[in-house]
Amino acid sequence: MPQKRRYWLMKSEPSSFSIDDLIKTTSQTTSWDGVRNYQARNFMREMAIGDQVLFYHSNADPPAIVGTAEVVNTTYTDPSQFDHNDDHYDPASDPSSPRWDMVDIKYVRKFSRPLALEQLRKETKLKGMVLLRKGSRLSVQPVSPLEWQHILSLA
DNA sequence: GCCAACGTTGGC
DNA sequence: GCCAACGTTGGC
Repeated sequence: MPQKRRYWLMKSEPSSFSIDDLIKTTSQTTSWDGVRNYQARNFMREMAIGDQVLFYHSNADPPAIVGTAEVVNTTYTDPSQFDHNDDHYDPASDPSSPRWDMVDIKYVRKFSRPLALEQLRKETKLKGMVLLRKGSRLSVQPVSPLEWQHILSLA
């Protein structure tokens, strides 16, 4: 029996990488590099090919879920951790035992209108969402099947 | 630009 | 192992 498909949410600041940037990318696929938080990394390590991802714009006006993507490659070493010129360079990461991983995701769809954070907060069915928890900053987070279903029904 | 919430670092 | 100091995230 194949593993059950899982659902996730990934945050990106549109000023650095938006869903439109993803659409314009070769093969509409990108490496999700730059994650430097252990909890977020560990969630990425749980991802399987075919898992579905909500694409979220943080530090945006308005902050919103703007579309979906899917996982097309499971975790492998994020090379930017060794790049001195990269914003996400991590001098403490040992090349013989790299700390940080990334996955590849591929564009699936862009919502006709973004689902703003403010709107999501009004949805009773989404009350338990990690995204909506006070002070939640996690950039890669799990989404329950029911939350996923409800969000798609809103889109 | 402010600042609350959170994660990490490092002295002890 | 504690915890103060610091840095970052991200909504507002």
